[in-house]
Amino acid sequence: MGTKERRAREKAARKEQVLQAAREVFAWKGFEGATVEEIAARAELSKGAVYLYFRSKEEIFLSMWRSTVDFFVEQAEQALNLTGGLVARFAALLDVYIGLLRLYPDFIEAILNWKHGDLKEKVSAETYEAVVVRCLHVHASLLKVLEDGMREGLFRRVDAPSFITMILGAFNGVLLMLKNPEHQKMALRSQDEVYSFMRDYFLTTLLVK
Amino acid sequence: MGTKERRAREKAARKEQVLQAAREVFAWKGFEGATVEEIAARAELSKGAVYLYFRSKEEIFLSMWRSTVDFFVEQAEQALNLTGGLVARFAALLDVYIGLLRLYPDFIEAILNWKHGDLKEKVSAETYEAVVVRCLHVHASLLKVLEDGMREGLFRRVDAPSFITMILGAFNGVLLMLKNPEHQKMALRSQDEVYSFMRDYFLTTLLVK
Amino acid sequence: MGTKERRAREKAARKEQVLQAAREVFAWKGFEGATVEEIAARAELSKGAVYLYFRSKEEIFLSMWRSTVDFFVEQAEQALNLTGGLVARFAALLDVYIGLLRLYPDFIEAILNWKHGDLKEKVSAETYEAVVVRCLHVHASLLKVLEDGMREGLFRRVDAPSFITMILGAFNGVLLMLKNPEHQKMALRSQDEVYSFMRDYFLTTLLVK
Amino acid sequence: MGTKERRAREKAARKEQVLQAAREVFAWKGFEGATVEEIAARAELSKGAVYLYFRSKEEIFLSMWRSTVDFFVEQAEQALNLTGGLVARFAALLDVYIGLLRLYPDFIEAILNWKHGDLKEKVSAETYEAVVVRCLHVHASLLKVLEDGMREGLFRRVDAPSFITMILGAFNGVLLMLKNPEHQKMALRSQDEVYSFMRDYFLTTLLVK
DNA sequence: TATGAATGAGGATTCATTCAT
DNA sequence: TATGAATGAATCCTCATTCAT
Repeated sequence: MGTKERRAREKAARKEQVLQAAREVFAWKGFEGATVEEIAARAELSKGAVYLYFRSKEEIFLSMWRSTVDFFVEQAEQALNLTGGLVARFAALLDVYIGLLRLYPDFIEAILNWKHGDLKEKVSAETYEAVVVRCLHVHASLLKVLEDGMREGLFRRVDAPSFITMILGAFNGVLLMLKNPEHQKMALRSQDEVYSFMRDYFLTTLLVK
Repeated sequence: MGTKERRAREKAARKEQVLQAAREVFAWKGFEGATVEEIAARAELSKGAVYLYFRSKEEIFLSMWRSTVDFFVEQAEQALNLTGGLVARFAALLDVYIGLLRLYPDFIEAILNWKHGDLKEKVSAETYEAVVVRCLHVHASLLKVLEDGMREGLFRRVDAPSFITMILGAFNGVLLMLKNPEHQKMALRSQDEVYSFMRDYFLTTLLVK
Repeated sequence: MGTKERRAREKAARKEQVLQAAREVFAWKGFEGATVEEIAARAELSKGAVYLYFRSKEEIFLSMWRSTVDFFVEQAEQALNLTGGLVARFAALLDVYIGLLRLYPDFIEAILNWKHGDLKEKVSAETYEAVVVRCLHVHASLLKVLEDGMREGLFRRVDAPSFITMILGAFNGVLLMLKNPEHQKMALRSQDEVYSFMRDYFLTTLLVK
Repeated sequence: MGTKERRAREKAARKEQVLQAAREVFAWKGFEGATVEEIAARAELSKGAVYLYFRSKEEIFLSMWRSTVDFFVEQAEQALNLTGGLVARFAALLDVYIGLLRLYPDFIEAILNWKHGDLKEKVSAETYEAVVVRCLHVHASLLKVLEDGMREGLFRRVDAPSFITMILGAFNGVLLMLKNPEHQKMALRSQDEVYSFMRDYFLTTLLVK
């Protein structure tokens, strides 16, 4: 029935509304610093209403993480479907990740900083699994391109899993360093400059001369 | 006067005592999770006494950070005084940092995760400045070796500040990724394996063939 | 009009439906622990619908109490109509009450445990009065049998109102004691054993030798 | 040292202060209805201070229970040490219990009504055990007198554990019935009248003619 | 210098009840 | 009549910091 559909649509819209508000608040304050009260206010809802859509603060956070990874995965798929060689595709993947870091730097910082106890009781298994599956997917995609490239003799032979961990860690770590106000005062290069540098460095050094 | 000296010595000892305890507690629980109560208990002091030596929880934390960087700087100096070429010295610096990550992984994680508001009121300017100065020093040391190496034609020409940020960020980022329980489930390599890989990778790719 | 009747019938049916669900939920969780949400779900109705039939959670509870007493009164009437002497009838009344305690132990526990503020605003006068009237009725029935028995010289002469209060209190009190988990660990006899014992004890001691 | 002793004394006094306040609040509102805030206010302390002395609301409650049973046990000992026959001693025990019901009717009502989940995390094992042990002690005392009396041929032979459960249940149950405002309107006898009646009834019927 | 008792603001979560549709 | 989304008051507990002794 039309009513049911509308309800479902509205429900989804409200969830999105909360998620939108949450992304901002989490980005500003981090997970610990954010309060459900503030998220609700920002979503123009009551505190109670938020709990109609999400089981807990943790579930809100994880849902956002999920949608963020979804966003990345989607763009990554496009990058992988590019015509062009493996090198171009690998570069495209890096660019997608860099784009993500540029788009949601604060929220990704919040993710990296998130510390939590047992989520079993706080978070629906579905949301949790969704995040884990998507992250695995990202790793797998990167791994595949890398190994293909090595097999074809385009890339220098390295331990692929280590290499991927290094790359992701490097981008994340730089994000964190440069976002930290204390670090900022020491930094001699802007985030963008460092990201560009890293992109070039990893690509150049990976290619067989 | 002798008394004064003794007093000063005792005060320093007490501070050290608190710092020692704090390092453990912060490492286990992170900044938010740690309580002054627990730090005091572990230092075998009363809560009130802790506040005789430190203005706030934040100041304790920052003091620890300071002493950690001190520790690094000290070892770095030794590495830099090594006879041997610039390459060996650069490698030694990396090893010192890796050693630090292995020695205090949890505490460094806590540092990386630290999110704070305005420290002006919470922290004495002296402590704050000390940390910043020391961190700058570390950067400067790395920068110098790197630039010397490039000038001598040993290292490939890269943007040194970016390179340093990348390296430090990479090690930090990998630490964080691999410590995160969610990430751990995806990780295919151990922390040590990845650190070794990174050491080799950065050294190899930096050297002029 | 037929429609009106049907409406009335349906309304009664719905109320019964809610009451049925409520009895289970209150029995499991007690008054405080039960939620209107759960009652509604169990009655396959929406929360809002429940409030069409009952003014408040308290009114649901009181209605259940009323229907429980109704149930008892009905059975008590049958017991009283038994041919057989006053002794048999008194015994039958006890058995009816014991039967009730066995049938709805948890719900009766919930009734006994119910603590509430002012009901005036929460409960319709009608429901409230109904419960009081019915409870009075039960008392009156017991009282009559007892007094008749004493007049006929079958029962020992005792203060009938006190005796009745004692008996009802005793059964209720034992129910409560034996349902309490802490008490259970101390109890040496099962509920049924104690009920049987009490039935015998009261009957035996009441009878003139 | 004097200071230490004073501290200990003051600590005990404060605990007692909280307990005193708590007894009143719990008596008025029951366990669920009482708030820690109100208890604290009544004890002229801050909310936080209450938690210096008690781990949780549950622990406050259980501590009160404990002290109540202590009070009873103490008086029961005196009753048992009375010269006079077993009958007098049994009567004295009943009187002690009746005295308790008269002294703390509301609080004992709160105990009887207390419903709780798992206490393991909320309550110190010591407090918990203390209550259980004391309650067992009360049961054992009653049991012993009763069995002694039966052995000596003073009391009618009955199943002692059932009898005790019945008696305690009866007094508790009557307390509950007569305290309930709804029940009160139906009651034809006062609490005291019923207690007296029960005392006589149980004693009379227990004695061998 | 040291103690530890006291404070009180702060926050996640629940749930009876209302109301627009 | 029926729905279920929305509300918001209510409550337990934590912990950094202060202060009388």
